[in-house]
Amino acid sequence: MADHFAGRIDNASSDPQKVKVPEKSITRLRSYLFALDDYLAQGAARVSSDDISRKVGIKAHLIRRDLSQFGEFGRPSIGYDAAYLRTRLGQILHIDDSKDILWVGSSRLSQDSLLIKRFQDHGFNIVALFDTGTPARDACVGGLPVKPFTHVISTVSELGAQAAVLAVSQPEAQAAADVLISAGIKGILNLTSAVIVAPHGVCVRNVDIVAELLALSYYCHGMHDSD
Amino acid sequence: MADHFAGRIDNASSDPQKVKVPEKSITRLRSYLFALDDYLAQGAARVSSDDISRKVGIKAHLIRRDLSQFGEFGRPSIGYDAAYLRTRLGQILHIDDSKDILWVGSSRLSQDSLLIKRFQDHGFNIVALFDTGTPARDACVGGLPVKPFTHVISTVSELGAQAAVLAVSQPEAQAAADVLISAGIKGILNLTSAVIVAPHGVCVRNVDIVAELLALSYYCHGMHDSD
DNA sequence: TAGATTGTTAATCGATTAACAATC
DNA sequence: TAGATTGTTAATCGATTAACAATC
Repeated sequence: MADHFAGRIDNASSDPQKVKVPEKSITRLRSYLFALDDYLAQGAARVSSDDISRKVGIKAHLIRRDLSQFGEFGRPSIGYDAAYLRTRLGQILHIDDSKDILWVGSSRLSQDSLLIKRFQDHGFNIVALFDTGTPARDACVGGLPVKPFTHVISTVSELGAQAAVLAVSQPEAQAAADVLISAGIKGILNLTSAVIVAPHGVCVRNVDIVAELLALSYYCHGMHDSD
Repeated sequence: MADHFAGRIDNASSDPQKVKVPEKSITRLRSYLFALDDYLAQGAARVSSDDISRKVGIKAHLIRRDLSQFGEFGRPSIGYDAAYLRTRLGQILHIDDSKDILWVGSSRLSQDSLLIKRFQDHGFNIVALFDTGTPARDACVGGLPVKPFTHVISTVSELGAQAAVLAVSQPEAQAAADVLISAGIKGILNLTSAVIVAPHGVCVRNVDIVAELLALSYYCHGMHDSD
């Protein structure tokens, strides 16, 4: 169970030092994967970078460049084998693997009942659930026992999870993150509105619906201008 | 109620063509705002770019550069007046304004009971709620009546909302977005996993917890290397 | 005046776009 | 062979970093 996060990316150059794929590439890869699923559902066997481009609104140039960072998946004049490319992208993003994660802060999870299922559908298993308060002895959310946060270090070394979802209250967020990091967690999905500072080597990603709304509200009127 | 999204940014240059603030700047502005709230809560009257830097893990260089895009808020050798800067950032991000939004796809909202409150706390008022199915005549979520999606165009012209939250099912997402756009909506917060293609002039932002987890799972093992 | 910290200008870095050679 | 489409190399663009002049 330990290292489902530790698969290997085959870089086109097979040069281990060149693992320098920009974040935006990774995000776009996901778009390509959705487009492929669409084409496959339509029964397409082959797709060109131009086909994908039309579906996701990203230039074909960039699609080819993104893909070529991970290998040569296409054939000149023919395009990409849709099923093969789908499989490879799935491997690169580990989308079909089973992945173990920790969840810290149980209340958010208990409010959003469909979330656990959505996680499972994408291969994310919540293997332990913590609360920063003192949970009742038999507290349980979505079939998982709620453990006190003080158990986190022993649990991480036991289960070997490398990623955690941080869903505690905003004032607690940084301190909880620090504990997770000291426990050896390498990736944190931050659901709080707090800004988490993490050392080099730990990846923090933020999901903040209010922040995105704010950005939207900002951009909604920058739009009067030419660009 | 119409144009709460339409406030004006005072660009340092007062040149209307120069409204070209990078997206990442806007995102960082939010971090600075949180840091200021922290310092203000501690009773600080003045903060330097270096103070903020320590709190948010962003280089002081970049903080000053970000801020200077919007005006000259600080004083050499003194720093920034914390309360004043907080106010100005709030204005720039419209964080304290009341903002009207539409919500399309009622089921997601009914599952996450705290979300409406969280929206309201940040000044986002859900002024109309739609469902792509045929809602029961008196269907209601969070005190708001659920209208059929066919009413969206008339509602937008009536209420003048400029932004909408898209929370329909994934296969419906693009079509629903197209309707919203034709109704005159300028900003869409996409809560589905679908990739939404929108014309120039319409801003789409995505909140996809599963996508972020995937990115995390990818980066969790790119980390073995030097960078 | 000397020290501190800003806002800005110049240099570096990285990502996207465009052009093209390779090849099916 | 001619046409199509890839993967890659070169050119452009934008964002970050570093240096510094301005000023409190």
